[in-house]
Amino acid sequence: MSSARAARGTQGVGPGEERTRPVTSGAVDGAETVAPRGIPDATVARLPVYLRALVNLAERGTRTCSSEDLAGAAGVNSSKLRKDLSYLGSYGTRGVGYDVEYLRYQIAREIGVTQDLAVAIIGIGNLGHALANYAGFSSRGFRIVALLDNDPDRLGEEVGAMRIRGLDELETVVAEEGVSIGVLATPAAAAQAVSDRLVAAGVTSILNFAPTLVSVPAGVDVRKVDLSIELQILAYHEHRKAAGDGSSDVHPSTRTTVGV
Amino acid sequence: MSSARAARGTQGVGPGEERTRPVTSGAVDGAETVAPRGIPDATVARLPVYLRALVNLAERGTRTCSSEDLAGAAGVNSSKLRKDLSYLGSYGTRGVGYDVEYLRYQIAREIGVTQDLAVAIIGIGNLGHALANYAGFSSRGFRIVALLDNDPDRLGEEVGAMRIRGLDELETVVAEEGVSIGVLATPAAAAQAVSDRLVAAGVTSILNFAPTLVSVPAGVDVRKVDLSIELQILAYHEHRKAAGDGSSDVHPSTRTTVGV
DNA sequence: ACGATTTTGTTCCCGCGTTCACAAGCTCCT
DNA sequence: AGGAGCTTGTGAACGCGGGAACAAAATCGT
Repeated sequence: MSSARAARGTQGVGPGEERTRPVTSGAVDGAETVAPRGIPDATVARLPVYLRALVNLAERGTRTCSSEDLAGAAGVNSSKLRKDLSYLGSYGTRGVGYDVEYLRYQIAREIGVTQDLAVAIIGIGNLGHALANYAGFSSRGFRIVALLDNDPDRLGEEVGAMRIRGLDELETVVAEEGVSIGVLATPAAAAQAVSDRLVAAGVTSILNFAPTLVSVPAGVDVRKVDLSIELQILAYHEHRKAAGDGSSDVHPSTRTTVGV
Repeated sequence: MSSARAARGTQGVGPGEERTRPVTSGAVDGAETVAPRGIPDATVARLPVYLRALVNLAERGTRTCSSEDLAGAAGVNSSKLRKDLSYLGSYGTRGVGYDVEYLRYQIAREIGVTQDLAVAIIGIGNLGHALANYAGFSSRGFRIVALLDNDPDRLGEEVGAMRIRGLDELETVVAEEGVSIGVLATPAAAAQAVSDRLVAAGVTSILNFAPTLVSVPAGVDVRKVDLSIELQILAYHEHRKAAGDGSSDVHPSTRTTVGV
């Protein structure tokens, strides 16, 4: 939640990130007219999943769905889904279900993807290339406004429809384009320095693909995506499954050489 | 956070850990009585983080570290770190700390990355290319044994030191190389079908980069990495930071056919 | 040898998140 | 109109994970 938390979620399970969530944002809490907006982190991490499921349903022509339907499409418990949605408001109709388009819009508005956010990708290696070309970004409430890299050989290279610019333009780009999310796809050694520059330039959200811990001041959100850590988590369970019996999986090439 | 995991085998859920797990020394574990090695999922998700921090410390020449040191390097609370490590056994020395090399080996052994696991990547688009070239895999207990793709144009293409093979070789490769982890980097539409084939071929762990939910039978683990979902989670917090947002947008033309 | 110091391993408590179960509310049929 | 049948929204129980505090153990100094 996150995960790792994600998945801390996060990941939940996922990559757990430390978050400081003010339960009551306002200093005064005196029966505000608006419902308390303190949405739990675990719920926030699932809202995008619901949103995608709703988009899929809409594309298939579904107009209305029950919590059971949507929960199935999102891979969660229907009770959890209903409670999650209840944090946003009462957007369903008892006895009927949810209007797909209406709920889709409400979730998108709550997440804040109704207007596109500017994203800069720093580090245009293999992963940076993949991220720059990933269509899911532009179609889901984000627009990539800059690709930055430190390698002079990559300067000016065209990726997708964008030209790679030098890392020295970082501050300029952030200011001019109003970048609010920085995506770190640099080597581990460079991540902290780039992160510091992003934060200093005013970026308050960072998605970190570099296999290292980046420290940021309070008020800045960092989410970490780490491929080898995900693999190692799978390896643990794989390891445990194989420990029980030696029959199901015969790996001629891999021998267990564990000894203490 | 990553999405749910299907019910795994009989995970010893006993809250009252009957005994601190004795070090699994050379003595054969009887396998008679349950083997209560139920390490919490949250701890399992952090073990790779500790492992990486230890490797970094070792590379810097550190021989010994306290829980405070390691916790700082891993970005967690020292109390949490100690509790996590206590699930593995008593590998520290009171008044002294942990031997970096020894603890590194113990964690690696617990995760199961002392022997390399065979990994197959399916879907060699932009992301698949990046994953195939990612050095972190081979250096951390995994070896990529196959790159598979359905596009005839990509067949035979060299990526890194490997040749892209056809998707029809999936079953063969899984059997011959003993693939235990499949990495899904296909388009969303193909993910479920490929997943089914992987599972049928005997793969019991899947790392899913496709932006869709894949269903697997019990006993198979799936971890999901979703770039746009991570971005949307950041977007939510970004959205909230810009407090006092007017959110002036009124309901779009999407009619609400039901109710209200 | 023995106490002071340091650091681990563990226990206890608290808060969050998940899930069950049910009341509230909407629609449809008779 | 009124009851039957659904489905949402929510109150409450509960289990898990996190963090502080403490007891156990190992080294160091005298």
